[in-house]
Amino acid sequence: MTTTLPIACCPPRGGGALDEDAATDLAHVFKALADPARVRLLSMVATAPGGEACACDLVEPLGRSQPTVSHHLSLLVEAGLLEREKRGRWAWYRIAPDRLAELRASLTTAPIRA
Amino acid sequence: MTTTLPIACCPPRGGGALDEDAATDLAHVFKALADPARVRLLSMVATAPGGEACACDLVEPLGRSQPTVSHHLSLLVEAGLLEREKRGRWAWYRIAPDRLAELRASLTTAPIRA
DNA sequence: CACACTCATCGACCGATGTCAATACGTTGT
DNA sequence: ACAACGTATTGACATCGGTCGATGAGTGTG
Repeated sequence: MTTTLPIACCPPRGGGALDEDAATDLAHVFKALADPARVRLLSMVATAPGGEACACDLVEPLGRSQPTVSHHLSLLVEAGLLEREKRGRWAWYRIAPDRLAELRASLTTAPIRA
Repeated sequence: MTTTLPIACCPPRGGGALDEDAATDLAHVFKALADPARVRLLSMVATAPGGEACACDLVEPLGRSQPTVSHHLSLLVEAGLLEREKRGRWAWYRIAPDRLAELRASLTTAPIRA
């Protein structure tokens, strides 16, 4: 997804805002962040020492069952916000850096360009 | 909401990520963006001439019924992303500037502070 | 006042989603 | 090979959320 879309900006010609497809892509990523459990998981991984966290260390602090945590982590990976790496029997997660930057860019209101 | 939270950053002491309350607040705003119709509405308002748009001009291009559009606009207002102003029988919407900046800040990976 | 018009709310329907217990899968160690 | 452990998947259930038609509330016009 490279929808560097104009939330507010120089109307990209035709006065056009986003079309349905671009909006659907963006909404899909936002939906991945639309649950407290997932926001906390993302934050926990991001603030973990070394920038990575084992799934086993996320279950207890999140306060949900192991399957539920696994489910949310899968959604974050599928949305491109987290990367999963299996080492032995453990699963390690780290932030997918580019994705957050893309999201941030999509929220840019003033591109400043005079 | 002033949760300038650390998605990825210097662990804010105690290795602490967001607590459930802060995560719930953030997720609430993200949820407002988790639907294609609302993303498009936000985009349409932002790119409208003068920075504001009448509700009557949003129904047809969005391709949903008038009650549905009204519903989505209400959610965006309630999330603090849009501002509503009634003029006569028309309702005008404009972007609430600060909110997008807050959201963008919450996605900041590197706070730079050395 | 009566009517037309714009928008918000209500009620209902139905698919999507968060959650857990149970189970299956893959890896490690004995 | 077998048992133990960490993780993912499945199935079931309750709730949430997007949608529309019908209706109600507020505003301007004749």
